[in-house]
Amino acid sequence: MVTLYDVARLADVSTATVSRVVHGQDRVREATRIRVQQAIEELGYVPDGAAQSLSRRRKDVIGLVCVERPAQQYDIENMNLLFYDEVLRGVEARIRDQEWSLLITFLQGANDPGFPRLESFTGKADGILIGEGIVPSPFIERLAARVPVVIFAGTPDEQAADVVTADNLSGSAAVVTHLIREHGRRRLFWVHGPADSPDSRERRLGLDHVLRANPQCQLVGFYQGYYSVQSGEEAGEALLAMPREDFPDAVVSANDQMAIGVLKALARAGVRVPQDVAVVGFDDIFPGSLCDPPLTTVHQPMRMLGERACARLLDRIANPALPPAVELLPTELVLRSSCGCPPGTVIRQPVPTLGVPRRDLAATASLLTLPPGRKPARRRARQAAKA
Amino acid sequence: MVTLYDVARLADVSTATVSRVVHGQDRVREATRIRVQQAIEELGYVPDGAAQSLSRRRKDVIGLVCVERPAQQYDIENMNLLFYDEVLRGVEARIRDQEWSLLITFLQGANDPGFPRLESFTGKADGILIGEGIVPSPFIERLAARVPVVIFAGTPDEQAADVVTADNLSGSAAVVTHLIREHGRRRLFWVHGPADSPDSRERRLGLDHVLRANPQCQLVGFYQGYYSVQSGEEAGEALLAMPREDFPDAVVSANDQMAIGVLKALARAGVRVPQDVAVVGFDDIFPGSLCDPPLTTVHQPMRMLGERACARLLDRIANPALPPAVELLPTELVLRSSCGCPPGTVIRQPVPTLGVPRRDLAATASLLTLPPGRKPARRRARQAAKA
DNA sequence: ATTTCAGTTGTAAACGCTTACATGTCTTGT
DNA sequence: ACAAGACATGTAAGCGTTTACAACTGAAAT
Repeated sequence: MVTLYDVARLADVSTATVSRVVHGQDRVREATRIRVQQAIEELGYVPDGAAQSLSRRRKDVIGLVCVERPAQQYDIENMNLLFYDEVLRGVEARIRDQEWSLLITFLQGANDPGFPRLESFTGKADGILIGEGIVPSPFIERLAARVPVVIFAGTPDEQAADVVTADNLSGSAAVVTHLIREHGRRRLFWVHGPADSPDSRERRLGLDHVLRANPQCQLVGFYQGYYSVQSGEEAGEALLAMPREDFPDAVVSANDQMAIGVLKALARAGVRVPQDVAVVGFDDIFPGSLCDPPLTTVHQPMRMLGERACARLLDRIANPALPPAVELLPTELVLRSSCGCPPGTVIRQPVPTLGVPRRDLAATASLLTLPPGRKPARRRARQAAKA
Repeated sequence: MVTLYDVARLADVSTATVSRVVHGQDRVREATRIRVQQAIEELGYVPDGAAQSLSRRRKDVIGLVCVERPAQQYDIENMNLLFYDEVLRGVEARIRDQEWSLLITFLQGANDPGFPRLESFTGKADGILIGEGIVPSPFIERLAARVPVVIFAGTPDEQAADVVTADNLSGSAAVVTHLIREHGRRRLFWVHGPADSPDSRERRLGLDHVLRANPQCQLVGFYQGYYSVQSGEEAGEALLAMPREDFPDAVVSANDQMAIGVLKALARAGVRVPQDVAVVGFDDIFPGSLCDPPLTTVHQPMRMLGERACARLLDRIANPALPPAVELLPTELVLRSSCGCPPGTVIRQPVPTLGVPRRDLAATASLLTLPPGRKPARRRARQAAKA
């Protein structure tokens, strides 16, 4: 390994001078600079990152923690993949011009044996970005005690760390309102994500909010999936098994993958979308624009999520005293034809922020409780219909 | 920041002892161990990664270099995204159980101003993984002089570094053979990727190989795109503009995205696939299974690419003396219906390795040369038809 | 009582870099 | 000719770990 000392010896200067040349900040006589530069070139010297980090008290590394939901099967369309990939890109875009780098680690779902691993992760970065609300709050606090932490796509009521998240509630409310107002849908079926997904919870809250404002409408059933296409198909089966009189005229899914699954199941059963039943998703992943009919959805600014979360983390690193804050990113309604809009429709509409005070929402908590564990879908659908 | 010294002081031992407790290797008396552990817990001590890296002469970091092709537009379906995401996952899977982490950097296409950035990147990892053959060879050599380098998805004839790549040639040959043998196609249209893509080149070589073995068949035209859906649509337009008598009965695309674009263009023009013309892609990205008709393609084991490349890098780090080698990963033929197979077909077939000696292929070089730059497609299609 | 040795713990020198401070060398003004 | 800066460079002390080696302890063997 070539070190600063080797260069210094060859150029016949001190290590301090070499360091100065490398960083080009302090003044060095032109002749010296050239001599050193030549030595560097000749030896192929590159500063050692670890030593630099140790010496400056700064690693110039931000850590990204992704949680990988256990894939039931080889499941390329798994939520996380698409989601984190976009976030990753946003983060990258934010640090591109700086000299920071990006360190990544994956956690295996909720009860990960790797939480300790996260601890040591804090020793390798100047700050960390954590996705979803899967890492339990007390643990986040432990981490946050060591390095700045920013949560992305978590619940907006985290306390120990900054949170950057899409305005899921408003987005969800917007698409449901569209279904009711523009297409006269009345009987809604909800497809929930994993129980521990704060995003799914928020989206459900949006739906409920609209429902309360439209007493003529009702929730006729729901199903809890795990964000994959496959579980969307299961939701579709569950829906198809409902008695005729309970049948919904619109399905609202907590994400696009499950909406696509529902579409598949309905197509197999010969149910027409959107004539017989409308289907809408959430996130705006690419395949949604390809399916038949093209999926109406809510665009979640995933890339921007990464960008903003990273920006905030950088701020926080620069100024650790800043009080933690929550940043809600606006969503967009993406109208295609699965909601009932005419074939060929492609309209994007900004979603206005719903100024719903959080306590108001808390009041609806009873409505939101999902049965623990996964029971047979049909029963649950019935239960919900009764409520 | 809590250091080893703080813990040592609190537990009233030396730093050496604390270090020993932290790593649990050397023997420490039980009583001491507990005392130290308590101090660690109390102070919330986490070892500093930079200091550790410096002291052991090992960072336990592998670096992943992705090149981001300039997106002509916001282009979520861009090749790189899907591709690198899968590779990333493979790499991650490989180092999951070790205590290594993953450092990522993106380069902006070919003539990146960031090659120097790559230099400093070598100072931050124990070894690096570089995608595609975009970083010029001499530069790779410079990097490889400092840290072990493994190229993934590059040309199989790199010399300075290990290469792990899919057997593009055999895969391409397999799908073309299928088109000819099973569906009687004779008149092929080729959609090339970016000029600097070694993968695209290899795939073209596979096509040519089959063509030479089947004199009754010919290449009636080609188009050079840049791996995106959009450029696939352009290829489709170019194809549609061809004179009737030159019209192909099959389109072979260097990747799935462009094949999807072709599908879109053909659908708009009312050309039936596969009746009027078959279309096949390469890579087996998820959206391909969703489109209409579902896309026949060649599965590139992207995840495994990452896994194997990483495994090899780890080997190389452990044993730098190893001579560089090339590892070709097998592909799979994925038969759906865009090739002419009946609707609903989903068959995966392993692709046998073509034992074509490389010098043989080199002989066909003239056939392969694409006009430099991007000329109007129609002209190029004509030129190719003449040849 | 002395030696021996295994088990435990401490000492201190790296690791490769940055940077405050000291020192040395030129101008330039007197 | 000399003092005063300005500029250029060198010295050496960190940064937080790891680890070879030394030193100590106490029990078993003599």
